[in-house]
Amino acid sequence: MQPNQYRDARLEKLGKLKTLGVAVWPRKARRTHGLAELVATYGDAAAWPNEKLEALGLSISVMGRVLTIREMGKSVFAHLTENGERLQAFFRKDDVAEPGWEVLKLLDMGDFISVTGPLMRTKTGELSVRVKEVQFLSKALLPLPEKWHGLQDKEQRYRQRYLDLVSNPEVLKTFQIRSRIVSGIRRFMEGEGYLEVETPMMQPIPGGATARPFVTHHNALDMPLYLRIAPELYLKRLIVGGFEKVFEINRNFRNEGLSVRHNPEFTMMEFYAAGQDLRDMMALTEALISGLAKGIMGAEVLPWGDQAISYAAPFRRLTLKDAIAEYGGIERRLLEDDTAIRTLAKAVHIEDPETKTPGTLLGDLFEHHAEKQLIQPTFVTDYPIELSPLTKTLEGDDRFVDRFELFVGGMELANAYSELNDPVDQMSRFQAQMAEREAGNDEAMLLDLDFVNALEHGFPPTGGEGIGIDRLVMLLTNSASIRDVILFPLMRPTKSAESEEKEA
RNA sequence: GGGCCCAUAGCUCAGUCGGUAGAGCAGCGGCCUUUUAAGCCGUUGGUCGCGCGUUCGAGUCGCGCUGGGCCCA
Repeated sequence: MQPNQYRDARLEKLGKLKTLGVAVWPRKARRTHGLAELVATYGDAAAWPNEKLEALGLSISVMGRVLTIREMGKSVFAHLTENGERLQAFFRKDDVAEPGWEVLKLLDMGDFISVTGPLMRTKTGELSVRVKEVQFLSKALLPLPEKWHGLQDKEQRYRQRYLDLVSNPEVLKTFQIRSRIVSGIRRFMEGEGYLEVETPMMQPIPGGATARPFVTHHNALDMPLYLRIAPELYLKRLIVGGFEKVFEINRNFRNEGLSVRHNPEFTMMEFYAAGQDLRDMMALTEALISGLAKGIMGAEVLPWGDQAISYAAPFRRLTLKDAIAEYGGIERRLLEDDTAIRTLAKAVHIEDPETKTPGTLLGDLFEHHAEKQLIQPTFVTDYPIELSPLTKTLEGDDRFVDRFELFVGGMELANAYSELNDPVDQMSRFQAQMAEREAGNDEAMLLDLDFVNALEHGFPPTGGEGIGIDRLVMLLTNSASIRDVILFPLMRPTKSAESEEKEA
């Protein structure tokens, strides 16, 4: 810790507090009420004028972090904050019991205190505690960021999220909402009869998605292990085992780049329901998301940048080819012709247009022409089989599969299948993936023989889906970057942090 | 991987044409017993991200590096 004038001044005050006999670091706060509770109960100025508050004869104790101090000779005003709420404390020299007044002079912004006294309303109408006693709870040795502008520097906000949370109230609010969204999802899924389960985060064969994994090593077994890229193959094993409906909310890890929509570890909910298909997944997704919008954000139409998104069910349905045609301004019949597809791919500089299959190119064309423009919730269906090795084919067309991806705000938010349950078909799909891998695609899926073996013991028709929780929170809270909804996003360590690590 | 932009006091930010490093908040010392970014008087605080270069002289110009942001692939 580098000494500076702020830290030195506060250390000196800490010494003076101890000289005064103040217990600066007590074990427990004196507290009769939560700060937010007081504001909620007595905050209404019309219902609780000063006379009525005084008539209560109440003496409350409330704790909080000191956010502002306004000193006026023999009286002092301070705002305390707790849990995103703030409450004013009013100190008068004549009111405060000894050694409260001396203690007050040693108070800094950022300190934690508890104040005791009656509730009152000042002449400007603000709910306040008329302080009779002050209890010191914690001395802050370092100053908080600027009180008016907060902490603006993005790097410092992500690296020192605690300062971001203290000084930017809307950031705390976003993460409180995130928490309510996640618990809302759990309540909804449980209401639908789903059981929450936990499957391996460390897997010997990383499966269930196409992505590069993180690798680690288990010493005792002397074997490589992979952080999971998806829980899919394990959750399906549970359906084989007899669970009817399961869900899991947890982290996936993908060893890929960072962007406003990508963090190497991110939170996904996956769920599977025996006996169901893609249509059931759509209905559940609409009910879940529109319910969260209404229940937690209070409206079905929510702002997204300078636009608005309506989460009212039903969401739009669009086939992959229709989406390319509509948003790319491309004649629909061209998408039925393999040569035309290749030409269209070349026209927009898609990589390797000669070697890729038409289905893969359709996927690329969709990404290029349509994805970013799908702002309103849209289920895109009928994906090429090459892109979907774990999905049942469409009835009557085995080049395409019964899958949807849900796009909102130009982002992929969810991905769902009528799950492939034919073990022979599944095995040949894996073989196609292995051929892809041989050809140099290191994101192609790895063969998981035990998974195929599980299917061979009987896997019922099943609907399955994954929903990206971070992106859902971004959408509902109108956050432009995934880093604004992940408390501690991945950052490259600073030079000094690295060298300290080595010294330790 | 490519392109563009940013880095100045604890924080938020200025800094003109290359010529002594600035403001507000915060801090410190005063005044003030109902303030609201309180006010008033005084005042401390700088490795201008790091390095090299150009120049009589670099926060400012050039090159490289580090960290971050945005866009594209």
